[in-house]
Formats: sequence, C-alpha cells, structure tokens
Amino acid sequence: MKKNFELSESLEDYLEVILDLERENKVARTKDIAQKLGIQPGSVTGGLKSLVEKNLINYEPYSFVTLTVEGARIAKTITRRHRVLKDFLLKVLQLDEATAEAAACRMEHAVDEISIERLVDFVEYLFDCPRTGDVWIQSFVDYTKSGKKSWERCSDCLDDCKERHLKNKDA
Amino acid sequence: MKKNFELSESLEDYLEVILDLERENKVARTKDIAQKLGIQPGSVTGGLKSLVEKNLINYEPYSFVTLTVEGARIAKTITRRHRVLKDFLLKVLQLDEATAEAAACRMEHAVDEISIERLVDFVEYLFDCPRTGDVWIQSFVDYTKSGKKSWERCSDCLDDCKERHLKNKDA
DNA sequence: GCTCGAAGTTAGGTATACCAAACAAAATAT
DNA sequence: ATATTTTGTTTGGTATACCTAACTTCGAGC
Repeated sequence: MKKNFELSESLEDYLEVILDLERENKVARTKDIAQKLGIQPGSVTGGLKSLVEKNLINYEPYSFVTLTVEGARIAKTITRRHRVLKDFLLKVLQLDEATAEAAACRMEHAVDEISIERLVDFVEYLFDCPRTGDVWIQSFVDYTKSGKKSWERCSDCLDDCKERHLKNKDA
Repeated sequence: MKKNFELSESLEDYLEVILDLERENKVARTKDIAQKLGIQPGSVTGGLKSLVEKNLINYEPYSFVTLTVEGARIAKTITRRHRVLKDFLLKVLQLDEATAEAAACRMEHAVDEISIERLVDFVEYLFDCPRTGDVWIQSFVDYTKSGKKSWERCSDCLDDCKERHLKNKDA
C-alpha cells in the first residue's frame, strides 16, 4: 500500500474549500466550490473526479460533495498550515490582513509538517517567554514604524521585563 | 507598456539557476541548467524560448545563455528571497540544512517583496536586540530539544541578559 | 406532472511543463 | 580533416489545469 500520494496545489485547494463548505453547509456543491476557488464550475467537475479517484471525497455526478476520512485529514492539515502561517505573518511580522492572507494561501503548499510544527513552537515560545512576549513584539512593531533600533534604554527595558515577570509569578 | 509580467514558478527557477551558472562559469549552458533543475535537456530548450520572448535572457539556439538586465534583476530578487527564507528556517527555526533548503526553494515563489522585507527586519531585530539575540535563540533551541518551557530561572536569565548588555555597551 | 431556470456535466480547446527518443550541430581527438 | 563524442534541438506524447459553450439533470412553482 502506497502512502506518498503527492497532491497538487490545485487539489489541495479543492480539499481546503470543501472542508470550509462542509463546515458552513454540511456539504459542498460544485457552484460554491467554483465560486470560492474563483474558477468556472465546468473546471470543478474534473477536479472532483481526480479527488474521487484518490479516495479523498465522496461524490457522484449531479450530487453534493463530502470529504472522506482521509480527505478530511489532509484538508485539516492544509488548513492548519494556512492558519499557522497567517498567524505568524499577521501577529509576528505584523503584515496587513490582505498581504498575510495572500502569502499564507500560497505558502501553505510549500512547507512540510516538520517546518510547520517548528514554526508553531517558535511563535508560541516567542509569545510565552518573559524575555519576549507581547512587549517585545511591540518593540519590534515600533522599530518597523520608526526604522530605528535604539538600544539605549535596554537596561530599563530589561528591568521592566523582570518586574513584570516577578509580578506574574506571584499572581 | 505592461509591467505585471507574472512569471511562472518554473521560469523563475530557470532564471535562478542561470544566475547561479553565470556566477560560476560566466555563462549558462543547456546541459548545466537541466542538471541543476533536475530535468531533461530537451525540456530546457522550451523554457529558454519563453524567457527569450519575455526578454529576460540573451540566447540563440546552440549557443550559451546570459541574463538580460531585467532578467538579472528578477533572478536576484528570487535568489534573495530564497536566501532570506532559508536563513530564517535555518538560524531561527533551527531546521536542518536539507529541510530548510527544500522549504526555501518552494516558498521563494509564494511571497511578495513586502513580506520578505519584513522578515529580514524581524530576523535582524531578533538577533540584534539585547533581549533576544543568540542567547535567546539558544534558549529556544534548548526548548525544542527538551520540549519543556520552564520559566523558573527567568529572573536569573534576565539578570544575565542585563549584565551582558551592560558589558557590551562598555566594550 | 410539466415547464423552466438553476446547477452540473461534457466536449473541445488553450497553455504550461515536463518526458523520451530521434536528430543535428559543435567540439574534441586522433 | 574526419570520425567520434558531447551537447543541444526537435518532435511527438503525457499530464495538469484551466476556459467556453453546448448540453443534461434536477428541482421548485404552477
């Protein structure tokens, strides 16, 4: 039994929007898939056939679409990648919504699970570590706005940081 | 005059390896391009024709290839994206060489310049800020290895950090 | 239960991007 | 200078993924 079912970006996109539509409407229909993907309904039929062959969706002509267990598994993986990447772009790099969404959409097909896990770990650590967290992120945001890195107030900054840390520990 | 010459991933890859070969051997040849891209020489000819049509390379059949000014500009942009992404994956996320290279290779086509600039800023800031820098990265590395976030020694950690900062300031 | 519009499929066409294998040109070696 | 090898191109074929337009099926309303 083969495992390495390399899926095209296009088919990954189908799975993603089908999962989305399932969540919205219980089932996915050709028209809505086409609309979400920004392609013509006639093109969708072909895509659905490929996915049926790969056992990733349940589908009969003229009927609605649902994901198989395996299809749902993959769809959720891709969707998670999208979410993680967008989160990073939005919350860490501080990109605007549209830019983050567009980049996440394209990047989600390019990264493996190991890298995504590591990115999740990184973002989590960055937000949870007392040396970084919201305050540090804010200082990065200020820097991107001002274009200046001034390390002059670093001692104060570190003192503040320690104070906050000790306060949180008590609470 | 149109500007939005949306280039396919494939053609972007051609430009990237041509730039690479130009740097190695002054010019690029079909065989070497094929080899670097892992495709057959017969496939390269077609790619080169597309690039000539788009005025991105100088090329005559049976002769060598060089980039035009515009081609070189694009090739350098893509190469920079690759470098920045790989740097982040390697130095920040601490992925291994092969994983970082593979992911960077695929991501380089997915991100716009604004996002890349922001990523550069972020990595730079992360390495330069006294609250983060190498030491903080190392604590993240330790965390990924141990799987434990223990914020117990944070006060000490912050004191160490301040000490280092003051020492560097004097130096 | 029939009709008609919406939804879906099919058929034929385009473009990209690759392959393998036959062929042509160029470079090298004797 | 000619034979051989290397390099490069052409041709014909495959696969993906989209389009438009013609056609089919489904279902809602009368």
